[in-house]
Amino acid sequence: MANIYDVAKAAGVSPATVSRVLNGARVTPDREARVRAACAELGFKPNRVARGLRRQSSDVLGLIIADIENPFFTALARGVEDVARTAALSVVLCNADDDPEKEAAYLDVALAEHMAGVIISPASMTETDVTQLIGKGIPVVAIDHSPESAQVDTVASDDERGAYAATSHLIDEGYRRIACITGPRESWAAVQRLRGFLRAHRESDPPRRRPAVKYADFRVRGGYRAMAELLDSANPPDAVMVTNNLMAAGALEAMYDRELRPPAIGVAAFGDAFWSHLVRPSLSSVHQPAYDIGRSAAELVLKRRGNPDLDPQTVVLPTRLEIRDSSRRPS
Amino acid sequence: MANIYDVAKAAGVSPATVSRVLNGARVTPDREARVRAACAELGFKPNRVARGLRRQSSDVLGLIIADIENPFFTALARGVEDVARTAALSVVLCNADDDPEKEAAYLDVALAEHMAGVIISPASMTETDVTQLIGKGIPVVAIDHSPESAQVDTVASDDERGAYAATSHLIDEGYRRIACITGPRESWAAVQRLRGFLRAHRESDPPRRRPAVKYADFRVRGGYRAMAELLDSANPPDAVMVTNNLMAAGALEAMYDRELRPPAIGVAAFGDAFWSHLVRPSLSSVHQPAYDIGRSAAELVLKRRGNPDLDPQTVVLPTRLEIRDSSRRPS
DNA sequence: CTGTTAGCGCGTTCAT
DNA sequence: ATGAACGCGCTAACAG
Repeated sequence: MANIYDVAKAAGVSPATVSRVLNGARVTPDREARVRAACAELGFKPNRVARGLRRQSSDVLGLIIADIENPFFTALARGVEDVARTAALSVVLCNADDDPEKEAAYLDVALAEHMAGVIISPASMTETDVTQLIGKGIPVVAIDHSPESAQVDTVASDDERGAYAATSHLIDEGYRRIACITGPRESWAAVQRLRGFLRAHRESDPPRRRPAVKYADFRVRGGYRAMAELLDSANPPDAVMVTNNLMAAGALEAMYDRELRPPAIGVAAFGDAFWSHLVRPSLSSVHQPAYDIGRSAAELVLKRRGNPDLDPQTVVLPTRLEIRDSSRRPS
Repeated sequence: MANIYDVAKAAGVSPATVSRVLNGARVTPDREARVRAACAELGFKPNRVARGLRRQSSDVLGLIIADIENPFFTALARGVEDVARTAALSVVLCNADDDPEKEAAYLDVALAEHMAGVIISPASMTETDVTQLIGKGIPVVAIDHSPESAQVDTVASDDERGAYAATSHLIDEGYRRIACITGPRESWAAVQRLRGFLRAHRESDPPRRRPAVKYADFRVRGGYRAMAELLDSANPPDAVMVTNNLMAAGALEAMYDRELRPPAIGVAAFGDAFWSHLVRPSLSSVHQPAYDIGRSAAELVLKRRGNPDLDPQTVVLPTRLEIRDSSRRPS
């Protein structure tokens, strides 16, 4: 492939002038035309690696997510992309798979490639280390919660309140033994949603104590297993609050396998699922603005790219309880 | 961040020796130990951009997909990742969003970064241009079908037969006016599945003619609209074969909105959905080995990386009809 | 406004 | 087995 010297020669100018044309610096119209003609002639495309080496920056935005099969993250990715495009940034997705090791590998890539910014849903509060990125001036935005290694811009949904609302709703419907199936202990989101669940119990009238809690993995299989254990236990729940939509699918499956269906056992889930009103009965859930979270995160990257040492800020987006049939107790 | 000269100085050797240690060339054990110590001491990580510039290659594998919200592609991505990891390659996902322009932008990135390989689900048979990648010796593997611009390794599922099987099954169940909701005309997969649908009609006994065909966009909303139009038409179908799972969700929704439910109107879909046995009645579908398609594609990249000018090969993986309740006509 | 020059950090000759 | 020197392709600094 042609390089910048070939173009310079063909256009009868210096390489610096070609570079200026490429980067929009001021050049005489005449020379500019000759350069552009030569570029087209030779099919020249600037080499991004060389440019990156020289400029110590690139125009790709890294998005490191915990689970590519989780619709929350894919919706979020669309939000990121739509904003990134307005700034001519490409977005590359990296699937860390909830594995701090894989995550570290991708953080290395981001660092080494001097990415324009990194949006990350930390696999772990404690292990995720973004200090090197920060040190290099690469904007980092966290989803849900800033890792402990450094205070960074954060975008989250109001998980605690959402979970509180869903649980209170189950309580209001008259369910008495409400269990919670939540995500990994390392996940901030899982912890927040569990907190909302517990607060709803404490603040109910009369206060309720010691609801059953199962920790799972935010995936379909994990939700299935957790629900199966609950249902097969000595004192099974009469309702369940599941802290994400994939686990909710698994939980429903476990119920179906035992010929149980909501709302005999009440079910409310956290997060959106396009199939929530296809199942019968339809699934009550807490809407979570995944797309907007992505947009906000990308906007924060862009903002910080302009002025590097702004104070880290946190954006919290509201959730909304959507009551459908799986949580309406028949009277 | 420390560079190779800093390490060399700290270890009392030349930068070349450091480079050799990093790349596994033969070095005296004594010197090697000093270099490794210095690396650890300084927290040195080789700069991938500089390395890429010099080596004209990188260790990231690009995966360019048509729609990140489509579970088929996310399952495929996991297959790619699992194989790539065995060769110490990182995988970055790029969402072309069915847009040839975005796709071209990502192909440019892949080219410029000298990616180790590119796996692409072409947005268009005609517009997708991979010749530059090929020219640079970058292995390219296509999903579903090779773009016209160059003959490359291809991995696909046996879509035509899968669609044939699903349609024949509907015919056998006694449905008489079976419609097809398929994807964009530019999509090879959509075309193949439609072909299988049509062949099943031709080869039925007696042969059937002129079944209704709707072209949509492989997304939930598109499936909804297509089904709504079919149902509201003068001569609505009594069954429908939907060529992917997202559109199937939309189609079911359109039916529910009209108080219609399978199997009064039979439904069979192409592709897997973890919610297929959560909906009532459960959804019959053609299993498509998305994960294995990803694995095969990644394996082809690795194979071609070894020996560049192998003849392009095509791998076709079988599909399998899974009959559930949405297509079993009540007698 | 333009051209010359140096260097981003590494891998790789070519000598030794 | 090792080190010195060069160049991958580009852009920033300087001089004109």
